[in-house]
Amino acid sequence: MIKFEIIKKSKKSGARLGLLKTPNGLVETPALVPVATQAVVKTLTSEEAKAAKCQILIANTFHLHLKPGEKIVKTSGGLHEFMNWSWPLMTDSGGFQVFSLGFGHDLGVGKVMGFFPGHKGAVIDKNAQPKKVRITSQGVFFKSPINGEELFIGPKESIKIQEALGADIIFAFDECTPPFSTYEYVKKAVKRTHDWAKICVDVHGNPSSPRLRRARQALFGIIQGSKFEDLRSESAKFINSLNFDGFGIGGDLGETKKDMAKILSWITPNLDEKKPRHMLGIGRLDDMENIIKSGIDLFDCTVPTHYGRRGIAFTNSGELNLNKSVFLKDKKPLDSKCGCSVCQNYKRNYIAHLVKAKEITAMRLLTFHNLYFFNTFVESLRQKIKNNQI
RNA sequence: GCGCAGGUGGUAGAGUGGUCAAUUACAUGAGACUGUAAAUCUCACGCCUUCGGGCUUCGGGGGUUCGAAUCCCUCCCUGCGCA
Repeated sequence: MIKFEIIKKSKKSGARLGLLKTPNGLVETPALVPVATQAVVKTLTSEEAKAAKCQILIANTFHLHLKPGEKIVKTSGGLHEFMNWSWPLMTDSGGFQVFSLGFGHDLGVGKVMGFFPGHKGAVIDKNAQPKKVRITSQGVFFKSPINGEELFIGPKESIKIQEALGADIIFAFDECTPPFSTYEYVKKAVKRTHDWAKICVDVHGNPSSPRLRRARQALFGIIQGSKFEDLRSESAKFINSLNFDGFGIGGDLGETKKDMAKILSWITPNLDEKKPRHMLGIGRLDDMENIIKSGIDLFDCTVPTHYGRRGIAFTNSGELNLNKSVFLKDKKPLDSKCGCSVCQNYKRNYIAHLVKAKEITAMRLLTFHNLYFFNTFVESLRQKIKNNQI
């Protein structure tokens, strides 16, 4: 079972310094949870992910259910053994795929709306359904992106799959609500998410009378409600009332960073402060301090790995796009202040060459550096909490 | 020297009388990406623009035609073959 200990609470903000104990080791929080959708941090080995200071990874229920299937993982000794990662692991429930393969795919948008002038007219109203996904009160009918085959995942299915996968922390099955949703749509979706949350708790076991599975795997409930104050706070209260071990905060978060902070302020006061809070899918460098100040302990984000594969390096002096020809003549390391092995051993000119030559190693070096850089950045934020700076 | 084939925008390479400022690819430049159907996608790419359009281009020069990258003449250059 996990244990979450809060070491220090900031006096300046809602930030918390914590220690999350899992059956597979400790996580110092706040912490970034790098994304390993298919049981791998794309391009890296598990040892490399560890060397890049990753403390905990998050894999995906939907993707692993399709390939290779949870039975293979289970008979291989579970996710940790399967991927040779003997540290903490989470699995996401598949709830994000309800959105990303549904309305996200239809509209060509992510869950962070920002400003999409081209989609200004898009409205997802009460009875809307995505084209390739059918959402019902029981669960969701997906079409496999691999072969088009229909598959059903509801709360029970998601939990069963996650139990077979065997991560330390699993998430309740939810519906990630898309941007452009009307209040009516979100209200309906939140109701579904809440009904499913109850089923997830029932299926996985209650901590007060834990089933064996629950004793090993913590279950986090997910709060939805989009940008609507009453729905967010209602969702927080409801999820808090169920016997979860921690919380996930999901869905879209308005249009600006201010919106995000405001939305978090509607949620966190309603949550048991002893339990860890995970912000789902948020973690750009300029988001981290804000969400940590809002009382977030864990957050996962694809940006360091995804952008790395696109040729982008994050540095103390901003982003570098190694696709640009200027870097072919640049003999500096990616970041002269970075202590990672890539910055110790390689220069921008070489990495830019590998990027332009489409060599796999380019993606490996950038992924490694970005993860190390992000993890070091979070480390510095933990230090700031310690030093009463935030 | 003769014969044949060619010379098109940064490169490769389409186009063979009007719909061509010229298909396409690559290169180049800009932008996007936040619980990963993502080593992807979008845009620009002769010059100028009050974004309506205007101007100069397809080896050089000349010609035919209402109109030429496309046809004719000539010159220059490249490749292959024969001397």
